[in-house]
Amino acid sequence: MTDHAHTVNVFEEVMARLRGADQRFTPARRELVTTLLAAAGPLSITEILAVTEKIPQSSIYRNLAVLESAGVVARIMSTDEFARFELAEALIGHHHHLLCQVCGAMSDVTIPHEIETQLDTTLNKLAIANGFALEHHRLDLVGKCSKCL
Amino acid sequence: MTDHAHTVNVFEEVMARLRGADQRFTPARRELVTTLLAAAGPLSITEILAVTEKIPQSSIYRNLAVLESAGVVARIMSTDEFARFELAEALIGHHHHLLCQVCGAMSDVTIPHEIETQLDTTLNKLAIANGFALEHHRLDLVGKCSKCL
DNA sequence: ATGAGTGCAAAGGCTTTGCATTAGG
DNA sequence: CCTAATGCAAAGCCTTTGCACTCAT
Repeated sequence: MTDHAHTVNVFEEVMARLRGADQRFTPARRELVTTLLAAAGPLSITEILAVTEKIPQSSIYRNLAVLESAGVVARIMSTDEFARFELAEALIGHHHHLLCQVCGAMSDVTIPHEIETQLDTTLNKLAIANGFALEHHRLDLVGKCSKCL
Repeated sequence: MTDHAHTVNVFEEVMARLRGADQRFTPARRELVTTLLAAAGPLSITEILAVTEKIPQSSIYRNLAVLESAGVVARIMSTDEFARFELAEALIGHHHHLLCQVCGAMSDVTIPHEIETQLDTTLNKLAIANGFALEHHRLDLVGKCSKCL
């Protein structure tokens, strides 16, 4: 997620979404978006704090909440207690996660389009059969990352 | 997960696993297993409390922790803050979840074997390509359940 | 008797909120 | 100027832990 051509579009899109939600694109929010954009996967508050040391924790929480309600950021839970944050899929594309059970790190991965498409087809049928209105799916690979092997 | 023939095996397996972990199968633990077995999906502490009203919250937490370390129960996080608990897949089989964004309920579903197999193949390749030791995967369908439509 | 399990209450840790201050439009 | 955003500290909420009591072996 470090492609520069995309980066420009991401920032424009973020600005548009914040405007649409009557919210400003403040320096703190810009730094949060930059941090999430540079990350290899969803970040915990602790990880975000380590990078953006000048922003107080409460501001991080509050701004992430604003960004989330503006559709810029997605908040996800992994296996542990604390939340992780990433840019919304509308901004960085649909993807999945490698979740390390040892260090807790999450990193982004994508699966081949054909598999994704076939999976979607199957899941849609499954949803219909259960009277469920499917909006999206979440697929995580759980195991040990290369650093923890 | 209410098939009686399986129920017997589940209880035997639970007893075996608790014995293996040097833990007793106390009435409270039996009631927790029964509750989880009867559920249509993973339950939150609140939901468990509503069913097993006589067991204090701390005992529920403590017993679920014992059951988890004995490999009987799995603790999972959905989108909200609080944990949910279900019987381990070794006991009730591999499955996925329908996750309602409105009421937060999770219910179990299975996908066709062929799709599951093909998905496993793909994910294994993906894991190898990323130097990741894959242990298992988690697939959730996120949307609105039939009650919340 | 002896250690595991239980139950109540207090403490922990991540997250949210109140309120006075600051800054952007 | 005036509202939104900020920063610090206090409060909330789910969860864990301490400690004395009870029960089964």
